[in-house]
Amino acid sequence: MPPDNKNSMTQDRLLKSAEMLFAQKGYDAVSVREITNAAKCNLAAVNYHFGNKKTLYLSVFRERWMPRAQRIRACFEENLAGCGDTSPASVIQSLAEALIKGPLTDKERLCHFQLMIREITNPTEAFEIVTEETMKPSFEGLGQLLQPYLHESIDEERALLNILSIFSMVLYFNFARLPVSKIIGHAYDQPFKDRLVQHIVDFSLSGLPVRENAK
Amino acid sequence: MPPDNKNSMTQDRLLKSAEMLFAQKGYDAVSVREITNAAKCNLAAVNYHFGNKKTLYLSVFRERWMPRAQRIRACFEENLAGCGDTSPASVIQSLAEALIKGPLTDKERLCHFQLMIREITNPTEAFEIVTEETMKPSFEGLGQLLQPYLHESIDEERALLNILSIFSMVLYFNFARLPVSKIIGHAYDQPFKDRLVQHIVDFSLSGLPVRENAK
DNA sequence: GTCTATAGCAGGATAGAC
DNA sequence: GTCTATCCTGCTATAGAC
Repeated sequence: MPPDNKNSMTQDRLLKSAEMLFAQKGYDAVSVREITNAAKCNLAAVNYHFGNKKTLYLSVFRERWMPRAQRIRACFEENLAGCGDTSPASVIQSLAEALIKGPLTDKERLCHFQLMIREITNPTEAFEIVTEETMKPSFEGLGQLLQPYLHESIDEERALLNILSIFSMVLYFNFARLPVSKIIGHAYDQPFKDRLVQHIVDFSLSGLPVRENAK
Repeated sequence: MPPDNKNSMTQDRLLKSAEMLFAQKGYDAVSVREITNAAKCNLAAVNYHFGNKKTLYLSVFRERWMPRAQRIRACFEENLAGCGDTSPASVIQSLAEALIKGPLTDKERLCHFQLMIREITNPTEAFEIVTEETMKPSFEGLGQLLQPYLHESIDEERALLNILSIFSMVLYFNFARLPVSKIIGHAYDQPFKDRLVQHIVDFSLSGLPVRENAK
């Protein structure tokens, strides 16, 4: 691991290229050659700047994934502040918008959630970053926001299951774009994403839109 | 691709081992050597019986994944028939039970959903099997079952989004066991799975358990 | 810091004995 | 059908010039 006392544009290009490729294809399917070609630098650069491939992968999470998770969180807090209250409707609306429309470009968001899914299915050291430093604190914060509005009979586990359920939808509609597009019959354009946010908010607050007399 | 006119126990062992390993680690992280060791047969067996590694992977979906998807579907239909009606509550209960408690052992179910996630994140030819032959027909069937009970204003896209949302929860709670366990603080034992089914049914029918006066 | 060249190894696939 | 032995390609990682 070298000192970083010089021009490190190469490091940045490597991190960017590595992130995209790891997100798209997964750790094992990406070769160091592929990454250095995409970053327009030499094969040896990965080992010089990061030691080895595994550490490069970890650095992607530390240097690029984490900051983005924080941007999403900040956006959620801004959204919520803009609502003026912390009712479940405001919380969920703010959350869904931060995650689905949010501060990220479409490409960034896809990349972000793909990396997350890959860590869940193939956990490495980065898994701790994803769960302990990001998901767990977020979910506990959400739990505390919603708790006062939930039925008294709802214990902590059930409160968390509710939040996990909302999160599962957001995650799914991000990473499963391909099958979702196939099933609904069109692409993820902007109007669809607006309808998606609305759907997630509605579904989270009321479940299926069942007629009163048919429940 | 050889004729299958002889003893093909080796083929079966290969399919079983390959399935488990592909599910656990993903296509690229598994070597043919690893598979043949697990199947207690020779390295050359994969090429003899399946031609190459890729075809073995596809065969796993055709010979093992598809039949299991059909068993789940059959279980859903039995469950629903046992309910005596096709109300949303019955449909969702039958679906959640078929998917989460269902006809599969725990190991099989984990394997099944892991393979599914892997095809969604790294689509190959098997993706068609998963979407066109399994997900799409199932979701359209569910849409038709629920349609009569939904508000008249709900169009086909919104009906499908509702079903996709239910599915997203089931999928998530299966493949994301690790982070879910971390967050709720205990393992996936039988009583928890019962509570999980109940939660998914409740959430799908009514959304968040919010007090009437706090909505 | 960046490059070329190459060591050293693991992968998929095949040929040919049995 | 199953095995051993082997080919060859592609990988990560390193040594050393610039």
